[in-house]
Formats: sequence, C-alpha cells, structure tokens
Amino acid sequence: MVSVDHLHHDDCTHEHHDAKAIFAEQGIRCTKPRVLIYEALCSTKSHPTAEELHQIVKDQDAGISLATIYNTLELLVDHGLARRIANRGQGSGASRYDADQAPHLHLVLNDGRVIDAPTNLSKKLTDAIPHEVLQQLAQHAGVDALKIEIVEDTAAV
Amino acid sequence: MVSVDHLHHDDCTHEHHDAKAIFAEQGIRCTKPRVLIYEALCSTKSHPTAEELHQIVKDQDAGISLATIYNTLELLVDHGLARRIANRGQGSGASRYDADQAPHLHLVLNDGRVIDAPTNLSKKLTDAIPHEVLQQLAQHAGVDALKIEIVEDTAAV
DNA sequence: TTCTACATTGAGAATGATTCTAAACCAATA
DNA sequence: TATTGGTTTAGAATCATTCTCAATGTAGAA
Repeated sequence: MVSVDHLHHDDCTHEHHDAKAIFAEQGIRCTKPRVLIYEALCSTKSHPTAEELHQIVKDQDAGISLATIYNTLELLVDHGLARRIANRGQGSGASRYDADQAPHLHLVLNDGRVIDAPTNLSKKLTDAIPHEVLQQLAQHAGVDALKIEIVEDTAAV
Repeated sequence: MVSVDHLHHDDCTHEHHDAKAIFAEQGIRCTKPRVLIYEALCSTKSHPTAEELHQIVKDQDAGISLATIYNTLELLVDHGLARRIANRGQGSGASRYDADQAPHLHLVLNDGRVIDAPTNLSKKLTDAIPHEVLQQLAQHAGVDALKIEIVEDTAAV
C-alpha cells in the first residue's frame, strides 16, 4: 500500500469522493449502481433510509432495484465507507445510513429522524469522555470499539 | 387505595415490584397479561425482545398472544415503566426492552445483544458529560430530553 | 480489443418484526 | 351484580430486509 494519490484537494460543497478510486482502494468492484448509491449517500446530510436512497438513484437509473441498495449499503458499511444508524421509535422503523467520515455525533429521535450534532457540541461531549472509560466498556463487552450515540428519551413523545 | 396487601417480602432474585400498585398509580388497568409481562420484564437483566417475553409468559398462561406483548410493552414505555432499546445489527433485529429504572448505560452490540454497563463505568461516563451540553443538544433537536447510548462500532464484526 | 470467469444485479418470493382489525372478554365502578 | 368501556386474541396486513437465481456486467487475461 504505497500509493501516492492523496494529493487532490477537496473542492465541492462537502467533500470530494472519487468513488472509483475509493472502491479500487477497497478492492471492491466499481459498478454503476454502486457509484450512484455511494455518491447519493455522500451528497446528503439527511441520513437516508434504503428506501429513500432508492427513490434518489432511481431518478438517475430507473432500473436499480431495492435489493441492490441493501446489498451496496451492507458492502459500504463492511468497508467502513458508511455507517448504519440504529433505528428508533415505534414500529418498523427503517435503518438510516451516513457516509460522513468526519467525527460527529448523531441525535436519534423517536420519530425516526437522525440529525447531526453541531460540531462544537459534538466535540465538547466527545472530549469530555475519558478515553479509557470507553476502552474499558469495550473490553467489558468483548468488542473492538464502541461509540457514543445520543437518543431521544423514550418517555417523551 | 388503602389496601394492606403489600406485606409479602421480596423473594425473587432482584427487586420487588408490586405491579398492581404501580399500575394503579399510573391509572392503567391491572390485567393478568399485564402483570405477567411486567413482572417477567422486571425479573430479568437480559433485555428481552417481545418474542422472548412471549415465550416466558406463555409458560404461565398459555393463552397470551404476541400482540398483547407488543401492546403492553408500548403501554409500559409510554408510562415510563420500561424503555425500548434501539435495535442494531443486520437484518430484522427485534427491539429489546428494559424495566430497570436505575440510571445505567446500555451497550448495544452488533449481534443484537444489549448488556448493562458496569455501574462504576456507567457513572464515570455519565458524570463526565457536562449537563448543559446534553441540554443544548436537546434544544437543538427540539426535544425534551436526550440520553446516551453506547453502540458497537459498525466497522467491527 | 475481445474473451472469459466470476462477481453483481434485478424481480419477486420469503422471512421477520410489528401493527391492525374485529369480535369476544373482563376489570372497574355504581 | 350489571354495566360500560377498555383489553385481549387470532389472524390478516404492513413494512423492512434478505434470499433466490437467471441474466448481466466487470476486471483481467490473451
């Protein structure tokens, strides 16, 4: 892994995502559905559900099936290119997804919405937590890593 | 409410929950299914799913239907007698429930398990977080209250 | 570039979790 | 004890996700 291609600067609204390069780096095939799905996920801050992503990419390629959305999202998550956000609230709430790699906290609301915590508050909270506490918790649970999530208190509706 | 039947001592593993009194206090009807479900939920630390609870209470009253489990759990959550825990991991993970009122953190793992954080770590982490940060986040989200949840990092499997 | 092997896709069926429906039932109150 | 309205039940309905497998497309070899 001695590539020298991390020289391009960020340019667009958010960041630049060269899907092709990123997929190559991860050793996963570059297909049209994957590019469309990944770019759609990168270019939104709304933490869409699989269904919502399907609506978006169908505008660009009517043939993409919902199963492909699910397959691709699982692939992205497995390769660390996206996160699945725990679903909340009543009923059959759909999972939501996020490709934003910058460290930030999610506020998971009971109505299903997920919003990003403002950067300053996100940082304040994260910095306040002793690193070793999270580590000890992970050890207690027998897992590699844990992260914080902020969820609405279930009492309130 | 001047009954004199709260004299029987705690006998079971954990705490005593006088379902009848608690339901009365909340102004909700005391029915056999509700008592069984609530007591089953109180007497375990395993954060069972609706399905798991159904298995448990069916041993005591074979007629209880799964729909009643769901109805009752929703009722308990609405009255603050139980919490619904966000579901994780792949696929159709079932929600888990907890009637433990003592303040404690949940560790939500990718395989669907939910375990309680040890009291000391739970306290360390909670105490470390500035109260006003959580408040500001709640305000930002437009909700009454937020709480922390610790989830396994999705990258690890 | 063309060919080939094999991963990926798409449509729909299958599964799992939760909610809905309507009729039978029962707890609280008078 | 009778009444009334909330509760329960069984099963159907709904929603989210996964599975199946034939058709397709990609990456690498020739």
